[in-house]
Amino acid sequence: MHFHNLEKTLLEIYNRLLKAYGPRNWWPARTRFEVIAGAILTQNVSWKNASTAVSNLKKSGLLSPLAIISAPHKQIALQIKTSRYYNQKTAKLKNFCNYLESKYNGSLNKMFSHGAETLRKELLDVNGIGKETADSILLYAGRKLSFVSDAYTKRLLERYGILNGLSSYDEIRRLFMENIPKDIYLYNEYHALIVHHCYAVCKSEPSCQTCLVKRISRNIYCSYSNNFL
DNA sequence: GTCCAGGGCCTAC
DNA sequence: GTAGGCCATGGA
Repeated sequence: MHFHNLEKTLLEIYNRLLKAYGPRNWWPARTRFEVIAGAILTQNVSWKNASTAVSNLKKSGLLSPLAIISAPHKQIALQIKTSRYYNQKTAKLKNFCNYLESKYNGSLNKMFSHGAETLRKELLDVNGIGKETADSILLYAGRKLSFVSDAYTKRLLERYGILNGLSSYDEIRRLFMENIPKDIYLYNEYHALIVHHCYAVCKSEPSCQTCLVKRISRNIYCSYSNNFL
């Protein structure tokens, strides 16, 4: 699915976002494990809520694979209450930690020694890690070439008329991976900038056309559709 | 009071 | 392979 000037358009959007907001320097975390825990905890909840949960885990000494495996469900759930769905997320954290311990003896170095696509399949087999979470782990914790897509990305591309019905997660991910340079920094900032634009800047109208049409139209020219959107 | 936030799983068709 | 229900906090 290669479009003629799609690469140009995607890079144009990126450059406009970067110029407007500057580098976002994701992921806001100190360690790789913290990135992974954060990626699970931020599922369908604001980063503010998720971030509080990560801090609580850290404060109570639970921010490590072994601690999460050995701690009782209720103890973890209590610390991550602000992340919403805290019972499910407790299980998800435990699932990942059990996978890491049993398969890699707890070593993230060993885990990340695999190629992106191979490791992606493995992560997707962990109950609680879906596509977006897997890609976030690969990119932001493992610094691997795996583009992170999400609902914001889809909406953004729809406004530009780029999707034309193709809309599954993997289709959108491939769209980027096949049409922009394979560069970790670019992948990192691009996704972060989309989230920042759609959430932080346009949060007053998160699901409306106005947000992504009006506001972007003042900042971003889309050379693909030959229009301001 | 309502709406939504950096999803994913399970089930039914 | 996809639509719908479920999970179940905090801020605007």
